[in-house]
Amino acid sequence: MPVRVTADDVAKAAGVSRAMVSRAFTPGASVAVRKREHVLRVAQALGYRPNLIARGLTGQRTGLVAVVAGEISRPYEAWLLEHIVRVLSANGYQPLLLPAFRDANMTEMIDHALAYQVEGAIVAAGSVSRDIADRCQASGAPLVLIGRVLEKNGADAVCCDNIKGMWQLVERLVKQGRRRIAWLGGTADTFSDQERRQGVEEALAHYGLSLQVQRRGDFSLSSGVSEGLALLDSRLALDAIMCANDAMALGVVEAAAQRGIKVPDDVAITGFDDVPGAAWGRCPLTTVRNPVNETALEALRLLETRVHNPTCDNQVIRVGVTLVPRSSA
Amino acid sequence: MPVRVTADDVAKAAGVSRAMVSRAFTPGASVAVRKREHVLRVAQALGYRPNLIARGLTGQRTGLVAVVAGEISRPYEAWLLEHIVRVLSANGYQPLLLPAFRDANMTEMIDHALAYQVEGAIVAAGSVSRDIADRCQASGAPLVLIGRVLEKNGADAVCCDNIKGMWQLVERLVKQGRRRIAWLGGTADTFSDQERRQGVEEALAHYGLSLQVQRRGDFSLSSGVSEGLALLDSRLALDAIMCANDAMALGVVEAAAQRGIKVPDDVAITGFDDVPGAAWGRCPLTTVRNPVNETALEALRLLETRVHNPTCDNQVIRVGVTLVPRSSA
DNA sequence: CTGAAAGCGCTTACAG
DNA sequence: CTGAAAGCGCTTACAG
Repeated sequence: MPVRVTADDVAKAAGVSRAMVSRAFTPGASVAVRKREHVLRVAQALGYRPNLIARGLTGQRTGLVAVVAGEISRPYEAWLLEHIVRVLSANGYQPLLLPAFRDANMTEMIDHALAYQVEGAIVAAGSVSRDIADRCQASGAPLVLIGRVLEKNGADAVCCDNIKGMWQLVERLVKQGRRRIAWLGGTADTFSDQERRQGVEEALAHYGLSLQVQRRGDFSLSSGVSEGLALLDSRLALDAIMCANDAMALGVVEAAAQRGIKVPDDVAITGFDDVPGAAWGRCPLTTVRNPVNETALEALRLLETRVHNPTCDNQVIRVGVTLVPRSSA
Repeated sequence: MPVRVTADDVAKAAGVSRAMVSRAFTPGASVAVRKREHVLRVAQALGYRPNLIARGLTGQRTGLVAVVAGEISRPYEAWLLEHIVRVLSANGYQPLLLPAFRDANMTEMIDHALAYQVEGAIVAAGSVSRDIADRCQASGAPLVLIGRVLEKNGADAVCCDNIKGMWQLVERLVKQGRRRIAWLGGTADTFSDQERRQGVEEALAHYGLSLQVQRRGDFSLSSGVSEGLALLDSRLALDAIMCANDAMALGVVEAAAQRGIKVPDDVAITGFDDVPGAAWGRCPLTTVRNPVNETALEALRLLETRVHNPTCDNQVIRVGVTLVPRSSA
């Protein structure tokens, strides 16, 4: 039978009150230095650690932050998650990981996390409704979105500059003389898909061009292969294929190889995100860097800002992107 | 100011005692069916959900399970993590994610998780000492290791059959007539590196062969490239390079391409794990499938088994692997 | 600086 | 089946 040593045990052993033990473990509390040292020493000897669940009940901080992540096995989600978790841990928070699978009920998930008295929620997957934002607000837990924004001042968000990223890519392609450009979009109704396509169309229009054709994958590499094949076989004489993310671009590179089509000579291929794998493989990807570390830092900053000032207006932080020119375009 | 509605509020509104509302939310409790429905309805209307932190304090289940994961942005760790998290969530547990970076202090991390009264810990990264197992035991939280085992009955573990996997790969190479085989190991002192190398050496010895050369990377793709280049440039006339995991094998494939060396004609390359990306790219990898889903399921099973019987002997579950023959060997 | 007391929100014997 | 009471382990006013 495991014996849990409590503050009372330490108090008894150290010859002080239970409150004293609590104070010894509370950084700012007013305790005599020598006494604190003594209590801490006794606690150490007994193997005592404050029960964070009990502390959380007191209305104090629980230190818990809910993190809603998508399919973790995908490069971008994994990469982003790593940074979020790292930043949270480094700042004394414990990430409660909520996996958002396609059939996941976001409302149910958030409610569950809220029941754990999380101090906030960072949502980097799925679609967030007004309803969810309201629930979080009602519980006093700040909600921060990553890579998606809610209309009408619903929640704080941090999102990269999708539009500008696509402009930079289009600019490069146009300068290379590319004119017959195709678009391979990602999952429908996702914020990234919409903004990125919008960026492409705007930029093309600026040059008096428009897309030759559009197809849609699901952000996965394999969908990039199949849609890439379809595009390449379409006999549209495309000279560039722009993809909504790196994974699909990598798939299109694969498709081109299967058809014996040279990249970038015959067709240029562009991605988005600059995930760790983008520089490797058959053809290093020309893409746009999505600054995930900065994103994670900003997300935490927004979270903490709102804790201190729950009623200020919602902010949408746009983090900058940078063109990463490599071989594929 | 967010208002937290408590069981008392519901009790008052429903005209019952607080104990009654607690029972209404406790599946097996004896309550009049009609009354439970009524309480639940009132609770719903008020937006009440039991505070899980308070419930956890009662000595009840917290539902929390610590999950120690490695560098999440690496394919294998991400893939495994996804399955662990999925299995945990599907069974009513909340994963508390602890990131194990190279400089992470595992003992400190586990202690912290224990302070949250986790019901168990699944460790899939870093090296685990006896000390950590003892701490978990003292707290009554079962510890389950994945992909590593502790000597002398220290903790439950689930691990794939590294030895057999490597035998299968060696067998295939030998049948192809390969004789000049190199080994590219992973991070020193890791369980996977040791067992996999051992498997290779045993199997080669069985055929009267031995390794031509050994080098060591760090399980990353980029280390596969650099070590692969070194191996390929060594003029040892190698006809096969066996790698301790897929990421490094993918790097070696890349190195071969850079040198204009044909795979598998000039040199065969093998991996381990069969991560999602192994089938893609320049040269689909011949590898061994590490059954992560089964691994995650077994890990949870071990966890729950020990909760019910804390004192039974430790078990090490070996999950089976299967050869996945593709183009690279 | 320190201790006794009250309370965080829940669950679980204990009676009935 | 149901309620009043005690208690989970901690922190925080409240006195001193």
